[in-house]
Amino acid sequence: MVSSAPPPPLFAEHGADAGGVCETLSEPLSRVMTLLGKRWTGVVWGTLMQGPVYFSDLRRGIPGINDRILNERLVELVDLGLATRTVIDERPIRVRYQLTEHGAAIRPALDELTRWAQEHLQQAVDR
Amino acid sequence: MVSSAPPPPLFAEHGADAGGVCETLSEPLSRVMTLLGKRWTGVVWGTLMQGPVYFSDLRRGIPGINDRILNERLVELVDLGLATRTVIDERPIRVRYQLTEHGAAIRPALDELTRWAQEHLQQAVDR
DNA sequence: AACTCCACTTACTTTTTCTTAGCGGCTAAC
DNA sequence: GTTAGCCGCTAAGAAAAAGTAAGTGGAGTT
Repeated sequence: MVSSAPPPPLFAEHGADAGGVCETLSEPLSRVMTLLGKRWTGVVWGTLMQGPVYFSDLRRGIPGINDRILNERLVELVDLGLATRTVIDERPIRVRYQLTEHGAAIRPALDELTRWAQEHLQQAVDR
Repeated sequence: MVSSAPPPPLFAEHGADAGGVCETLSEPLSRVMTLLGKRWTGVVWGTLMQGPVYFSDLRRGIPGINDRILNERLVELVDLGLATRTVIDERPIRVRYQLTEHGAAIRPALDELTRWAQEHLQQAVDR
């Protein structure tokens, strides 16, 4: 079933301060943007969408990232409850990262972002 | 009409190197993430969705941002062809920023991000 | 014995962002 | 008529974030 819930407002509904010339972004959108506004967060998140992966696989699957930042971003996602971290006690030891239900639910947004990029980003840059 | 185009793949289709343990994000998604991965880009972009606005209005409508970065992000959006910059020759002088068709087309993605944040981010953080 | 792998961690450099101040040219308030 | 403010920036320096390189330890591989 294709959802047809009404699109949520992008901007904050304001009360007595109405009449301002520029609306402020809604709280929720503002918070996601702050999240995605950190370098690599979106790429790591998107890469985790393919299912559970090990740290070293992520490192290889994300060209340009380095250990320190990858680890930092993973800790942040885990702290937000968007991913889980599982230590696999084999030799050599491995750590598996996996999105939670909350983290995985971002997929429709990633789909839309991908669609947009395909249709509009290339043109914008190649222009 | 509600589009029902098939969702684009999140990951790169790979050729001979198949069998890798971790897929790389698709080029388009990777590029948007690099864009949004700069602090404030998403917030400025989202704020521009409400229509043409002046520089000073943007500054007031985006709590926490400062002149220098706001200007930097606007220049970037203009350079990418996602927004236009128009000098209004009144006193005091004003500059109007406005999304292009390419820039405005991001809306469905912002809607999905907002929806996700409403349903999953609050819980994740308040947990 | 020397080397690799794994998931980090530490120490250091470079880049990005933030803060503060100021520009010129105009208007509005006291 | 001096002071203060608004406008869209910009320069300079401080702070924060990200990038780089090397190291950890224990076990496996050559």
